Amino acid sequence: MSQQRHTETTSKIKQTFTILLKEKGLDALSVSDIARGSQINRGTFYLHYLDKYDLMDKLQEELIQDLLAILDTDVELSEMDNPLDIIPYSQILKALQYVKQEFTFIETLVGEHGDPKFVAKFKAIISAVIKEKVSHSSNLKLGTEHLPKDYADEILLSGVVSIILLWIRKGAIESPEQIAKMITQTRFLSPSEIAHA
Amino acid sequence: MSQQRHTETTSKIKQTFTILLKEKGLDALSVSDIARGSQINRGTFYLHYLDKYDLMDKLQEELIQDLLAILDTDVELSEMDNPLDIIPYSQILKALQYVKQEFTFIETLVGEHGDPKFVAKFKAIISAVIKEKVSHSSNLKLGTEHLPKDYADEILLSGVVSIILLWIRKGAIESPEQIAKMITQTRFLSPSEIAHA
DNA sequence: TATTAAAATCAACACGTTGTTCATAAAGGA
DNA sequence: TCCTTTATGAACAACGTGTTGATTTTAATA
Repeated sequence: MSQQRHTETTSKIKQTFTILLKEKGLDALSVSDIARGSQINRGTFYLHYLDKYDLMDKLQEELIQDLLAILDTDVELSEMDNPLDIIPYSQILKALQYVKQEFTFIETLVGEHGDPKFVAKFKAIISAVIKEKVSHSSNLKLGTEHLPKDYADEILLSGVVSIILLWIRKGAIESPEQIAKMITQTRFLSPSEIAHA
Repeated sequence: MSQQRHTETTSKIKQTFTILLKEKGLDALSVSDIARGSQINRGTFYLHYLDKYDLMDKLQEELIQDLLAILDTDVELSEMDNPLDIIPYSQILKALQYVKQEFTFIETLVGEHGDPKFVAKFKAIISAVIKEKVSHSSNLKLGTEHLPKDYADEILLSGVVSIILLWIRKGAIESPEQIAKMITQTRFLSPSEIAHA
């Protein structure tokens, strides 16, 4: 069927694109490269996408929508979740499992020749999940000083996201369960405690 | 003097490049754009740089070398420094003051159309400073689990770096002193404590 | 002031990529 | 079989690239 043929062409394009993106980055890669690598006519590419940026956008949008669908479901807390924690274990776990499922492309997006805009979107999604849970109380007294809310939010967020990004960049060696547990438990340790083991 | 003329040309190039980088990013910007914006002949650009990537490299290298010079000096701890802390207040302060001094270009490098490779280099420099101070003891017992050293290091690092990056991206409104103090003091709070003020 | 070397200009070059168009061919469902 | 969708192939003008060679400008210095 034509739908089948269509799918085959676009998935070949995605595959070639991922390889080229990983080895050269988006700037250095041309539509001609994609066409050559996919063994399709260059015109065929333009039948599906406006240009290489449009292709990148559409592939990322797939991931973003999937992640949103996974994380936006209102969770009734499962038995694993600690209601005091800022981020539900079960939701993080599901997100990590999805990352593993789409690993080839996500690893590339997060890697050296990847796209910081995707990382930013990913951060924003995690941020939304966290913010739902964080008490809406304003600033935190810090000795005689204030820790402004925007900085407090950023620190929280980066603690979670940096673990996930390191996991991906190392090749997702650990299981999603291990990482989810690590994230949950780390919430109760200060950097000073982490450093001076 | 000819040295003067040379400096004027390259600094005009840097200025135009910074503007274009901020508004389009490195991919979308051409050597022709730079030449037009700087009101120089395109050939003149190639008298100084191999291509736009070479220009980017050289501008970044300046910053990196300056930062290394600032941070590599072996500090005898100043009276402000707490010898127990993982990162010396006085060193961080000097780095932040330099960032403020070179703010226009650094803000661009760290911004939406900036270069993730620069952020990575910046992280690596901060990482080196931190690692000197962190106890070389291995893993940390975390309940019944271990927190692997690579993840512990990454969490420490991202806590510091994310504050600095947020500061830059917001336009460096706060003083370097405020940020340095924030970084130093935050080391003793867990994410959980930060969240539930 | 005249000389000289460095720095900048200008035009031209071949080349690759871009996005578009048009005519044609292949595929496969109705 | 017919018909629509999908893919092909060739050609197009436009633009950016990096390089060349001839020329002019600049400013230091002899």
